[in-house]
Amino acid sequence: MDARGRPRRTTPVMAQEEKDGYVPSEVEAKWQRLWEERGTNTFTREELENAEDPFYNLMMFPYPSAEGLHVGNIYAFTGADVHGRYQRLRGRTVFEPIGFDAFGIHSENFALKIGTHPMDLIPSNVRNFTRQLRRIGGMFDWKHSVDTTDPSYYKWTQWIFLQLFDAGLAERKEAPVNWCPSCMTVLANEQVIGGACERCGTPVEQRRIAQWFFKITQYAQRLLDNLEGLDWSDSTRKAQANWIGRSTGAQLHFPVLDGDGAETGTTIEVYTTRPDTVFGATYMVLSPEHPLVEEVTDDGLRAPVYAYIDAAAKKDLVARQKADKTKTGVPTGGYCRNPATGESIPIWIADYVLMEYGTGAIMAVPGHDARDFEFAREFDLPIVRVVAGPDDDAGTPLDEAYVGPGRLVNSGPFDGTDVHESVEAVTTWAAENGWGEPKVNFRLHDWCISRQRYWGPPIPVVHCGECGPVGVPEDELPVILPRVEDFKPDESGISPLARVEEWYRTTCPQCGADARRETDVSDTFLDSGWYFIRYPSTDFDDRPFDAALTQRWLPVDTYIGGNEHAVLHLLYSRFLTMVLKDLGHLDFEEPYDVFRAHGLIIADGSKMSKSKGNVIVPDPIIEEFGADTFRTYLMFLGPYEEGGDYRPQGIQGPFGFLHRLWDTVVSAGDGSPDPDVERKVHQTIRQVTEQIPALGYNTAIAAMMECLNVVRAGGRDAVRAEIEPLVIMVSPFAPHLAEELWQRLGHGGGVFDGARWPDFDEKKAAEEVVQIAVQVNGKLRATITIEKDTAEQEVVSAARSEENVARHLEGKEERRVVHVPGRLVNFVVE
RNA sequence: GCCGGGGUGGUGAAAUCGGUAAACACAGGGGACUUAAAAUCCCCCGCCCGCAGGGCUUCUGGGUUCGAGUCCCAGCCCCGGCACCA
Repeated sequence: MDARGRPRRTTPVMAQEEKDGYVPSEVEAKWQRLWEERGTNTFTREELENAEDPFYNLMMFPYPSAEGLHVGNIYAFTGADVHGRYQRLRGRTVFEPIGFDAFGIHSENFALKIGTHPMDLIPSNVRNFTRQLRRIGGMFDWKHSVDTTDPSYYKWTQWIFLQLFDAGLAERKEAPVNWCPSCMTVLANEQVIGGACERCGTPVEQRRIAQWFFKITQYAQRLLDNLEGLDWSDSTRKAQANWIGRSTGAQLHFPVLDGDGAETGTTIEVYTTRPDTVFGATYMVLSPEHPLVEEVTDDGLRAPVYAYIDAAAKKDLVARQKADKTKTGVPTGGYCRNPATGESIPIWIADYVLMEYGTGAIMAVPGHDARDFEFAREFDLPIVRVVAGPDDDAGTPLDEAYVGPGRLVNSGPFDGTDVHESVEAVTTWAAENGWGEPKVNFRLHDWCISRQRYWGPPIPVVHCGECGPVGVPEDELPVILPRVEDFKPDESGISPLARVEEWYRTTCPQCGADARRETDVSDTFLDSGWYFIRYPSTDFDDRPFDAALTQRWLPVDTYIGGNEHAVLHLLYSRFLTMVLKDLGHLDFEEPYDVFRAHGLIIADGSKMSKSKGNVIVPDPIIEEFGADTFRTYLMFLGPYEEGGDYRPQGIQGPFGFLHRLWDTVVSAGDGSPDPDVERKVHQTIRQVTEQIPALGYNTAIAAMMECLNVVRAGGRDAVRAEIEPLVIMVSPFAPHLAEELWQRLGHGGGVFDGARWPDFDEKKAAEEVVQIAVQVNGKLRATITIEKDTAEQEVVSAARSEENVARHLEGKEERRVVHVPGRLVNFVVE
């Protein structure tokens, strides 16, 4: 006998015990096989079409790297899968697809590095990912998977390009772009992190190349406005709002002056958020790329001006965009008039002014802008105070830019007015006098989708000498990416496809003349910008998405993914959805009703990533403990939306929990439940039912552990009625184990087909007695156990008669007694 | 600099509305059962003084309150994102 009075596992019964013991690998293999045979997780087209109460559970599809999934990836998918399985147990028809985001520079670079071809590399990576994803027991609909590199998928990616092209939302223009000299490609602004390449960390340079852009800026206001109504993680919405970067201010016109101080007729346009400080604008700065540089530059100063511009153009964006470097610049010798003061002010050129934002020119107000102040100090330009703080007057000298509140000074008719209030007044005044108007500006730039690389969908355009760029007709899609052995990019900045003459030589679809295909491929964010619309419709190869299916399944009910895509992917997919709606292809404009960002798995103090060298491979862990234990452990680590520290030893907790659950269930008998145990079970149902949909997985698991401890307390044997609800509740976390136990409990259908989420009975969950804390002056002096709903008087007198309480009350004057029913009694004494 | 999220035992973490801080686990210690180990079970486990009991404790300092991890003010530190954006 062991300490609980149960027969010990002695050698003679070992063989039999072993047969009934929990062997995760067997259970998991069995149920994965059965799910597949029964089609438990997959839908037919008809099932999708007729689904009742559909729930679209989406997770961010992975990029199939050669290394395989790491623990961080598994964490993301498991958390989303738990959510989907829970919804299914609540009776929803849950569609949970998965796919592969397999195009892109990452794969291409890896293929180059190991000397293979992406077309060979990707299928083997996909096979490995598929194996791993099956192994963790996700409820994935493998019949509706997508692979962005499959022509049957990118045919429709190209179709989407053509929709934008035809609608005038795709535009080819020569533009300064971020050029990564290591990856030898153009990067979107969003892929430049702190001035360096997102992938390889190499400082990015500027180049001017003709590129395709999607005009996402036309949608900036709508993308911003809609954020308001989305049920998304707050941090994600804030990040998007920041990225869109709306600001309000004014556009002001500064007349250029000739050598005699007369207006030339040209004006320099500036954008400012602080038109109220216009009286303090003591000089003007143009960005080096500004079109008026030539016109305003004095003949005598052309040499230094051009030298400065050349240097700026060569400088990479890191050096250029470092805020903390010393300001550089050069005077043009030209002047313009400050329209507020009427004074003539010098025009300078400096690279701290960016051509990409606003008008590419600023009015410099050194008194009240830190950057202008620094520049003015550097070049000895006049600094005028136009805002006085509470302790200042008009003459108080400035030793740094003053950006605080105050009233205007040295500002003509506006002297004495509050700065903030005068923004509007000054703008109105400027408008009345014809030198300005209110203006809204966005930081968001148009989306550059061109990539001078090989591993992506060819942009479906033909360049014709007569007709210009012409879209490839829809019935000629897809434009197949040819297999090219030499796909290494070179310094030319031209796509490798431009070396494949037999591929790019074609005829113009419009006039039939000799023409040339576009040799750039598109950005992977275009592939991933619409995959969720494709999933339900993968049974159709004659349309990108079926209207009826889309109507039934979209928008996505819940999208769970990493916050690293808070800005790019989520913004682009919102944009594409809006465009498709405007073009009449969709009847909704926001793709994801609910978005939740999961946290990060931290190993050795930082996020798990290959570059940090702290990647943990899941396969051996699953081998040793089983997928169910691993899933449960990951979800138990910490709050799902905050992530957690990965500590290998911690897996022992969930491992023991699942084993004890198994033992309890297989030895459970019939009979009526113990009332105390039943109460705990109902309390647990209530708790878990609240916590799972709120992604409080860690506390839901803790509640179940606690419940099992009560069920087994003192070594008692459980009865089935006590333990069945626990089997269902644990099933989103440990689906294989739950299926097996469910079957052993004698149920015919599987948990995910037959079982329904348990209901809790408020009456059965109610406690009859409560513990009341007794405090004297807020300090705990005793705890009393008393029947629930006892009258206040009785509670207080019971509290007062506690020995330890009485001692603290003795000889003191009672001022007040605070009674919080069911919680505490606090005696406030002298 | 700006915008988010944080700071609680040796560790991961709990704590509805302001109401018994540390649930649930890991690690550690002790014990039972074992020839032994594994497994299992029981007990202890924030710090200090201890017989009872008491004092202290949720980054720091103030405040509000009968009562603050939770609310308010000021500051420090960590993580993530953005950043010469006018």
